[in-house]
Amino acid sequence: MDITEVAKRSGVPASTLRFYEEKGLISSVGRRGLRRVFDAGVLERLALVALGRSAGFSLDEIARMFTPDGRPRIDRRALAAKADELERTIRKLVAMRDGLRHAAVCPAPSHLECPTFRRLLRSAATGAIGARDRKSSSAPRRPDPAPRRRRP
Amino acid sequence: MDITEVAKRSGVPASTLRFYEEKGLISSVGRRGLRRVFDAGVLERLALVALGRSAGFSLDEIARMFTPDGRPRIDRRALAAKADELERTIRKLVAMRDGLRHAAVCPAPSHLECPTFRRLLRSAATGAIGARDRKSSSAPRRPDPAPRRRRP
DNA sequence: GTGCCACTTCAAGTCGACTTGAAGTCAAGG
DNA sequence: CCTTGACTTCAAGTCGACTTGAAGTGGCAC
Repeated sequence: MDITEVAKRSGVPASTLRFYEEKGLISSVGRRGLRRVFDAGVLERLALVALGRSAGFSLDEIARMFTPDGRPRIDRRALAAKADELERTIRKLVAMRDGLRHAAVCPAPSHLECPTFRRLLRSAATGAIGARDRKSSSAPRRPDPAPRRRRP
Repeated sequence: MDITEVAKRSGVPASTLRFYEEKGLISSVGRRGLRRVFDAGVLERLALVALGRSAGFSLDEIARMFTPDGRPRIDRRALAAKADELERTIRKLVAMRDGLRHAAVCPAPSHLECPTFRRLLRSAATGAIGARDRKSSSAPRRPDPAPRRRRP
């Protein structure tokens, strides 16, 4: 398979595949001229990478989850730790979701007068909730190098 | 209050307060010489900002949640929409957490042979879970301009 | 054989939320 | 009055995960 084929099959842009190779996350089986040649294994590997990303591991962490010979070396303790981390995140998000839902229907004239809202406000202020990140996970995976015209 | 006082009371670094003022998220009541002077209201304002951040709004979105005269203008539909977004995120994280917990104790010789793990893998590959973000929300709020010696 | 264009490399750019560094200002204590 | 050092501004740097652009190479259809 050439890089475009892998891109199509995996949904990962070619530029990202090169980037991942550079990072040691995937590797090609060789070259035909300059061009990379991949075998089917890269697809499973990419799935593993996607899984790791979904779980919140960084690319560097994921890279460390493969043995030098390319087989997955999965550390159960790391998984459990990440699960616990997710657990904590989930709790916060649930509190936040409930707070938002309430605020969205709360009849108080100003949100500042609503006890629920004020409670939420306090927990945010004390950092009990914790700031989340920009790229909300609802952002759908970008399909591929989308053709973008530049402005004239 | 001067900026250091606000920083201490709110836990938000002075540099961030300046940044927030520049972005229009907060404002000072005036200056004494060059120095900003804040009134107590800024603390509630900062709490509101923290709350918005916790809920996953961007700073720009938060800025739009205040009327030009500085009162909160809270859009119930935006709140409900964000709650729904959180809902979706939560679902994904729960699936991920359960998958990780299972993988952490799964007796299968290789994770690739574990049905649960493979199911997780497939959903990550199809984007059903979605990549999360770097700064895991477990990162504790940084205390303040920590005195850092530079290396010699 | 040859031209095209899909591939290649490498450097630089992007995005958001800040932080950091250098250089300047000035309120307050001595 | 003079020093001090906490404040100020403004530009640039950081971080992670990529993307983009320019310039170069070479596989393959013709």
